[in-house]
Amino acid sequence: MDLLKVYESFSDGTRLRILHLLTHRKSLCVCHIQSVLEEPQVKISRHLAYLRRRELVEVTQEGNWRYYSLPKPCTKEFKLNLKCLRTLAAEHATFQRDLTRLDSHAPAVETCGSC
Amino acid sequence: MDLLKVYESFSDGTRLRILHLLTHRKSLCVCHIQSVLEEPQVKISRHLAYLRRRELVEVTQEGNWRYYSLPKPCTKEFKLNLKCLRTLAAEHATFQRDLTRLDSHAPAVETCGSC
DNA sequence: TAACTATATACGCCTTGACGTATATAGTGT
DNA sequence: ACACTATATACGTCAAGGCGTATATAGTTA
Repeated sequence: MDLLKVYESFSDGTRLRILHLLTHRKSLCVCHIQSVLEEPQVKISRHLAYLRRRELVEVTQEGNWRYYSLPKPCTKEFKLNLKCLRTLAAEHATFQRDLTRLDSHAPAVETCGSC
Repeated sequence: MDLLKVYESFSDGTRLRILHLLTHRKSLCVCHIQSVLEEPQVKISRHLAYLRRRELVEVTQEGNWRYYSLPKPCTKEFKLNLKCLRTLAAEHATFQRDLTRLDSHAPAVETCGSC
């Protein structure tokens, strides 16, 4: 079931923070995610690989950088749960601190529209 | 984080079906859950124990039967995700088949109000 | 080509949890 | 006391996934 895949992917704090960030930007490069989350590179990279395998993120490469974004279109299951996540994240300090750092590290040029 | 606990609990098909059922009845006894899901007793019982440990279900005993229900009050995280689950379940055959069997095995005397 | 940056993967270790089978516990009825 | 029903727990096995450390890959710049 697709729904299970979503919940499994949501079952880790780091992935949850990454996905939450991705709902706030059209795309983000790994080093931005890294500096926002303040977690070791390997940890971020591994979780991104996990999400890639499950097709919950997409990558585009530009020179040395890889930009991750939510897929378009997202499945209904994924989209609704992301929305739910954003709602709940609004009340959790960790997510809000992430957003603050996101603003300073990766100023909002474009916000994510579709997901 | 409380939110993680919810997603982890949602990361199993059997638990998802149980929780979904519980949003449709005030309480359900184990044997009803068992006959609706058509899964072995031990499997149901173990998943209920899992949910109990995480305090996502409550039990009351009446003679030989144990009635499970969603806790009151549910946390905001849990409640919103349950709502989300119900929405998505409406489009998944498995959940709908469960509801059909639920109606025949445990006719709706009272529906779950709070969660 | 060499050094540097950004990112990914491999390896080994450890924990969690799912499952089947068997057994325990406790309430009920005879 | 005994049999029966409902439910829970214990044991052994297995797979998934998290983490740190080390290393690989690939693009960039000098």
